[in-house]
Amino acid sequence: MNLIDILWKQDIDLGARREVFDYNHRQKEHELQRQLELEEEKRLHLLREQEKALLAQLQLDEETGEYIPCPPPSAPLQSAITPLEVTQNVGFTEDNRDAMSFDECLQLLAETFPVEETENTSVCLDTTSVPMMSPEQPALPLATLSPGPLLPSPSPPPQPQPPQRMSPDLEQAWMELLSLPELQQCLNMQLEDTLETTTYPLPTSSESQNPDYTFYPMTGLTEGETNNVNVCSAEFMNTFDGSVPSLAPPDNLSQMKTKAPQLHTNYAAESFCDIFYPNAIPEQSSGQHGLEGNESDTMSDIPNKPPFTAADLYSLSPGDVSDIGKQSRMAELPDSDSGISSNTSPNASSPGKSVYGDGSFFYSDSDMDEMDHNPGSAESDYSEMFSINFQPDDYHLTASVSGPAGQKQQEKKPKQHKSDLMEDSGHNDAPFTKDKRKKRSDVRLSRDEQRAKALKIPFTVAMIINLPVDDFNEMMSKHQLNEAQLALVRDIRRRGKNKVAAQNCRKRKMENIVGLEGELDSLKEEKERLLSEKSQNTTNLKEMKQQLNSLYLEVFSMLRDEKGNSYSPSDYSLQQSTNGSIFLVPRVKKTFVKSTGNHLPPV
DNA sequence: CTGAAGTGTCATTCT
DNA sequence: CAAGAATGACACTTC
Repeated sequence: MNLIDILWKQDIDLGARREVFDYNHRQKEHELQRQLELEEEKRLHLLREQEKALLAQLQLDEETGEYIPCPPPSAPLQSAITPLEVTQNVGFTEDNRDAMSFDECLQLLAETFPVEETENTSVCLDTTSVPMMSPEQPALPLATLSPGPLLPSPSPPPQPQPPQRMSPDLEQAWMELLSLPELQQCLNMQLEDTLETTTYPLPTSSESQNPDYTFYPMTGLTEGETNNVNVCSAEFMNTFDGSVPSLAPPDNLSQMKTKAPQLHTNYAAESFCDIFYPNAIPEQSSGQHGLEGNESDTMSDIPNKPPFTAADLYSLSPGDVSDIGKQSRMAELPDSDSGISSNTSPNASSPGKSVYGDGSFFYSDSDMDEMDHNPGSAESDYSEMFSINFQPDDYHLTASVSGPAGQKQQEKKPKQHKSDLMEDSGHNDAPFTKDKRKKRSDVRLSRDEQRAKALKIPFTVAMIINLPVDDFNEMMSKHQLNEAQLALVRDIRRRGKNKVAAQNCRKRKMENIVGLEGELDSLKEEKERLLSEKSQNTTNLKEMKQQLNSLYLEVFSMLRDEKGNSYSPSDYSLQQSTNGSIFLVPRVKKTFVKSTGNHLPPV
C-alpha cells in the first residue's frame, strides 16, 4: 500500500466522509450555490438601483472630482473588503448552507456593478442607506459592505437627504452577506485586535498616526465614475481610504464614534473598520480633527460591550452556533499563512489533498501548521475541518483512532506551500499589511485556539497557559481528556510558556546589551579620565623634575671647595645618605669615593 | 529582491 | 523526576 493509500484510508478512518472527495457531490453543491447566487444577484440588483438613486443625490466636487453628499456629509460607512480576505474565500459554503460564499457575493457585486476602470474605480459612497438603518439591524457587516467609508458606528448622523430605508430585499441581501463567515471572521479578528489595543493602549497610538487623510490614495475618486458601486475590487477598497475623511467631517465622525458602542455590531464595525484601515480609526481620533476625546470614548466604550477575548470566544460551547462562535472560529483563520486560497484547486477532490485537510484535524502542532500551510482546495483546510470533519460524533472517533503515531506520521509535511499561497492570494499587499504584524500573535493564539477547539478541549488557551501547575492539574483532572487532547493541552501550555520565556529571554538579552553598552560607555569615560589624569601627572612630574634640577644646580653652584672654587656638576654630584647627610660625590671617582669613605666635605 | 528586525517554535540544558 | 526557565537555532513575516 503506497503512501497515498495509507493517507486516504486514514482520512476515512478519521471521519472524512467520502463526499469530501467526491467531485460529483461538490458539483451538486455548486449548482445549489449557483441558484442561490442568482437569487442574490436579483437582490443585489435592487441594491444597485438604490445606490444609483443615492448617487443622484451626490455632488461632484469640482476640485477633487469626488462625489460627495450634497448637504453636510453624513458619516459614511465604508465598504471594505481586504483583498486578502477575498482571497481567503474558500469553501465556506459548507458552513453557510443557505448563503453564498463571500467570494461569490463579491463576484456578484463585481458583476452587478462592473468596474469601468480597473485601476481608478470610482467610489460611490452610499451615505444614506446605511445610516438610515435602524440600530436593530445588523449594521456592522452592512456597514462594512455598503459602499461608504467605514466608520465605527452606523448610527446615522444628521442626514440632509430624506431617509431611505433599505428595501426588504436589500436588507435581506445584506443579511445574507452578514452571515458570511468571512465577514464574521474579519469582524472577530478585528474585535480581538481592538481588545488588544484596549488592553494595552499604546500612548502614542493616536499621536503617531498620520492624521493626514490625504495620505490615502484618492486617485480613484477623481475619476468621476461614481455612478457605479464597486464593492469588490481592491483598488476600490483603496480608494475608500481616501474617501473616508473627505466625506466624513469630524463632527460627524465624533458623533458616530460616540455612538459606536451602542450595539455590538456597531462596535464590531469599528473593529472591522480598523482591520481594513489600520490608520483610519486613529486618524479619526487624531487631534487635527478635534477627536481626541472620541478615541477615549471609543476605548472606554469598548469594555461596556463586554469584549470577547480570544479565550472568551473560545470558551463558548463548540456547539454554540451563534454568530459569535462562528466569528471566533473564522476569525482564528490565519490571514496570510492560513493556507486558504481563493483559487479552487483542481486537486480539490483528490484524496491526497484531502488527506492534508483531514490530517490537520489532529492535534499535532505540525499537523495544524500543515493545515495552515496547506494550499489545498476550497473543500480542504478549515472549511473542511470545521464543516465536514469537525462533527462531535466524528470527533472522538478521529481522536481515538489517530494515535500519536498517526499524528506524527503527518507531522513532517513540507511547508513549501506557504509562499505559494501568499503569491496566489495576489492581493495581500499595500493597504492591509500594516495590521498584519499586530495580528501575528493573534494568529499564533488563534492556531492554538483552533487546535483546542478542533479537539473540543474544554479550557481556554489562556487558562491552559497561565494557570499554576496545581490548578492546571486540577483542571485537567476534572475533565476526561483523551490522549490527543492531553497532548495538545500540554503542547499549548509548553508553547505558551516558552513563548513568554522567549520574550523574557529576548528582553533580558536586550537589557544585557543595553547594560553592556552603558558599561562600555562608562568604561570609556573612565579610560578617558585615567588618561587625562596620567597626562596631568606626567606634566606635573616633568615640572617637578625641572624644579628639582633647577634647585640642584642652584645648590651645586653655591658649593665651594677649600680654595673657594666652585665644583663642576660634571665632576661631582650631590648624594644623600640614609642618615640625611648630603655628600658631594665625584662622578668619575665614585668607586673611589665610596671606598675612601668620608673624606669628602659634607654639604 | 535583499537584508534587518521581530516573533514563534523547537531542542536542549539548566534550575 | 517533572515542570518550568533559559537560550541557541531556525523559520517565517514584515518592513
